[in-house]
Amino acid sequence: MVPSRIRRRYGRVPPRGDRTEVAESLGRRANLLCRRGSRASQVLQPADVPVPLGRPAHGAHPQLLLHRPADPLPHHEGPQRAGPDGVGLLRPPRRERRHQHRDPSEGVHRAAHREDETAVGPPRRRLRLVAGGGGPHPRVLPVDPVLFIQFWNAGLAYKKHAPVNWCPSCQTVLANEQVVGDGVCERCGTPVEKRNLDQWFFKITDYAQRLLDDLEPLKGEWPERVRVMQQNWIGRSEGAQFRMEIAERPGTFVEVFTTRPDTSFGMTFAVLAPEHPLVGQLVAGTSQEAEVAEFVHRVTLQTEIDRLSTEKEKEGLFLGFHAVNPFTGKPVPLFIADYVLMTYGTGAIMAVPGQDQRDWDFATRYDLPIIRTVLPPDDFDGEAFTGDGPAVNSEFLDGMGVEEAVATATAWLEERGLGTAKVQFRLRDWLVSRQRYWGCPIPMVTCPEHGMLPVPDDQLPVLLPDIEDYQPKGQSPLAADAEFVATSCPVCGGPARRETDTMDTFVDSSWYYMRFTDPGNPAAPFDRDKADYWLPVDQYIGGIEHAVLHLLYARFFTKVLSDLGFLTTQEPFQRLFTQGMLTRDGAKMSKSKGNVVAPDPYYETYGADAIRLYHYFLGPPTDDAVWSDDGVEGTYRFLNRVWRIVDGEAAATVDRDPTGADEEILRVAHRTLKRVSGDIDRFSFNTAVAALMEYGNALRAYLAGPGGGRRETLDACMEMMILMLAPMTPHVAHEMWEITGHTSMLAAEPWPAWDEELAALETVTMVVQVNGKVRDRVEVPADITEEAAGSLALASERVRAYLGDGEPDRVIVRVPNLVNVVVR
RNA sequence: GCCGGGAUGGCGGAAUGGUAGACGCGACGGACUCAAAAUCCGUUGAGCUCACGCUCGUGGGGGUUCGACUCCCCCUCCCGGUACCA
Repeated sequence: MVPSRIRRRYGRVPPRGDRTEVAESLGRRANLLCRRGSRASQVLQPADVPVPLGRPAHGAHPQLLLHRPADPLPHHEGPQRAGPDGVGLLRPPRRERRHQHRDPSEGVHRAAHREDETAVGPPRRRLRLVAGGGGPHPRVLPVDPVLFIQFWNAGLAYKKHAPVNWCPSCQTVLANEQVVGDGVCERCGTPVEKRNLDQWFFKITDYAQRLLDDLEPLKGEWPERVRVMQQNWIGRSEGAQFRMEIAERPGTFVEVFTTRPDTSFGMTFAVLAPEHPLVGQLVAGTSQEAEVAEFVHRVTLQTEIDRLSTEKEKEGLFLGFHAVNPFTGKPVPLFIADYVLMTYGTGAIMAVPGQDQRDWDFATRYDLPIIRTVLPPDDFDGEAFTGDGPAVNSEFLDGMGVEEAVATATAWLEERGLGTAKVQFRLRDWLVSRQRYWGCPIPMVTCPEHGMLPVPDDQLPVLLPDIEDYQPKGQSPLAADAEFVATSCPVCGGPARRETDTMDTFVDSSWYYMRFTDPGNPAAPFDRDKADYWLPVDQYIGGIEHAVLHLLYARFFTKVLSDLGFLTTQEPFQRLFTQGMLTRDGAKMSKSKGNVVAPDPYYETYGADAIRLYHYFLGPPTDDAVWSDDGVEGTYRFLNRVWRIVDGEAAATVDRDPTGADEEILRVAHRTLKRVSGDIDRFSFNTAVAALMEYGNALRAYLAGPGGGRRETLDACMEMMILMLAPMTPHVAHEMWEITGHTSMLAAEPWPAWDEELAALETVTMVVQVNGKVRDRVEVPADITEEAAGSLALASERVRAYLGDGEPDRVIVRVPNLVNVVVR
């Protein structure tokens, strides 16, 4: 059995040449990228690993899988595995020991900010080049502020007072993308609240169309579900926007957006969002004022979840005003209602109950008229009809199909200057400010005289001050540091106030891979030529949970930085492979759910390699995997069997002439290598492991066979075994490599090449079917001719029994695997 | 509701339209042992059969094909995303 010395040691400190350390919050998978192609000898392989849960290592996690996929990949293209200065697998930082208070869920870049303040040397301890060890040491410099100012100068960063998502547990605001599931915090699972706060945003909405358009070429390169998720998230819809005059207040208008201008003749009322600015304006001083205020207050108190629940009955209130339908010239009652959101479109709608179920629900509850403007089919028994059909009750639109009617109605609005065709997106601007200590400070100051200004270049980066209390408490902990807050205006030199919010970690991960193309650059985020050389990333690997988070933000950053001249590419990741999540007890593994597998006992018992191998073996990496506490037994036993061959059984081999058994086992070895190579190429790691297990079984059968093992044969076979195991179980493989007398560094060994002739099967089992049912099996040479196969099949006694005296109607031959005899 | 993806033994899962269930877990039987662990050998989809074998079987129903887990149509259920988005 693999000595516990090795198992234990390698559970924590992998040997030279392959320090893959597990450091990832459970339930998430890291991103990793590598460069392939004509320059395949160079592989860039950093991993963006959000930092750990305050523990140095987390073992029982798919993270283990993540470092590996990109490792074997380049083996099959061009030059062999990259040399020391070509491979850079970045290891996440260890927890900053000097700062015990830091939020353990925060990441690497913050540490870098601090370190630059105190240490002269680059933060090598946290970002280490691991594979190879001799190359340049990437380091991260605090250049986020530079990029932020670039965004500011380009008009893509702004501060706004707005209703935002607030996580009461994290004590900070969140981006829309970070509110997941039923309105809970992506990070901690706490239900999110709405608060009105001054916050910083990046104008990702300016890029909505491009982000959508550029998904198209990624078809086939990115998983379909990620493309679809992003499409839905961006949520483009086409329609028309037009204004309606308030009948009681000539000169006052309300803008509405609709995707169905063709149904305008069916408008029987109009609705404003309760937060709509016009509401207060209209009812001020009227008898409605108090009642409206009460209603608005009640609605805004509802949680987002309650308000958006489709189960809930719609509630509204008549404002006492009417809006004039421009199509009919007639006024319709104006309501406020909870089902209309201020945050989409214009915050106001025309309501057409005949063609919209939500409006139908509201109309029936408040007894409002319903006019159909699209004729439903005869057998239609629903309520609102949203399908296609001829327009009715719509004057000049009557008889037209929906598409034509939409175009005609829109043109009608445009001709009269009443409205315009309009594209609406669901995507909203990216909220980037956070009330956390551990983040890059937003490099802005506010001067009472000159307003908001970026921190001048020579004062960058803004470093995090040392403060006593790092805990989040509703506003940035930095705000409590008077010394930090007080600064001077870059324009007038007068007293000014420093921004105290920090940036979302997703800002960092949006461009980290760019930085890794030029990690040592002290003067700029990265060199344009270097970025252009490496990017886009050929193969990116990440978790599905980042479909609309990291992967959307990174695309946005790439386009912005491309527009600003930092690099050329428009898309960051050429090909994307998304891994599933690891689940346990039916839930995504996470600290908050308390179903995390504690790694240490597994390391102690099985060693890191057996656990790693089990992760590969669990199933297809695209699927969610279910952790099974005893499943690791299998891979553990397998490794031990291989180990025993090296560490014991090999000694029993003899020098003798090769026999048929020797040739056969070599054939198996080459066949396995071919299979494993192919499996790795297509990310089918579970079948690669299965192939290795089969190979191991064959090896043991060979050693136990007559004549025992021949030394030379076994040496060759084991060398191949170890080389194939190396990417998956580096520690044990490395040890075996040395035991078997090799002096080279295993990690630097090229991936072996198989002998096509040896890998080919000599004989195969040919199946003989009668009418598609297997009736016989015959061992035949792999190169058997169709004629020979056919007559062999017909000669089979079993087949003859089915044939009787008759002749087959048809004989289908697929050499060398199958013959199907068709009778009657 | 809409969109995407699934459904294969007790379990995780294999299978360019061509031997369904590779590989592993678990279970059962056996060897070794005073005993246990570890290890090794064997069996393990269901049913029928003394046996050679036969029948059935990849969520359900149709279809295409010499042949369907695989392709097409309909349905059921499960998972994920999203949801008063006008």
